[in-house]
Amino acid sequence: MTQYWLFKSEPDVYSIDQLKEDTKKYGGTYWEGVRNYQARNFMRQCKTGDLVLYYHSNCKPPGIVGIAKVVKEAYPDPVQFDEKNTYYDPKSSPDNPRWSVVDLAFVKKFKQKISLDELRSVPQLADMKVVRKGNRLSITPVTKKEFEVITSMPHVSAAVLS
DNA sequence: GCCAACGTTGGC
DNA sequence: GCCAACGTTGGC
Repeated sequence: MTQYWLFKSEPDVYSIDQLKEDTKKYGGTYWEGVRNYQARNFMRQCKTGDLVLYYHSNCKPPGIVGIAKVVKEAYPDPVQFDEKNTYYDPKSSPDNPRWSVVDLAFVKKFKQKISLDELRSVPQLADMKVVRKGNRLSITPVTKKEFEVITSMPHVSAAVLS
């Protein structure tokens, strides 16, 4: 059964356009750098074929910009062992890796971003973690219902006047 | 740039 | 195992 997730990314660091490029070139990308146990545990539950709402954070306005899918299930994050990498973790070792990644591939970019404000205005999405104040978790589960509500919004296929 | 909301660390 | 101090995320 397909599960649904929301992955956050800062567009300055890794945008959906870069994911699209990497998908064209390499078939996808590995989601490096998650260093939070809750987010890691969610990532380890990801199954091939799961669908991902792609959220741009730390930008104006923050919001969901498209859809990705899981193309490879959790395996050790390669950069945790690389001393020169920002995400190097000296407490992790190859025989006992602490952090995981999954591979994601680009599926689609919405015609228009669904901003956080707009998400908050939809009553059926009131329980989503991302609309809650102070939520910092970069990977959160999404219900089928929430995913369907979002992907049937007009932003997905046509520009919306705001 | 501020600050709320957490997660992590480390002294005890 | 408690909790204060500190660090990070991310909206505003």
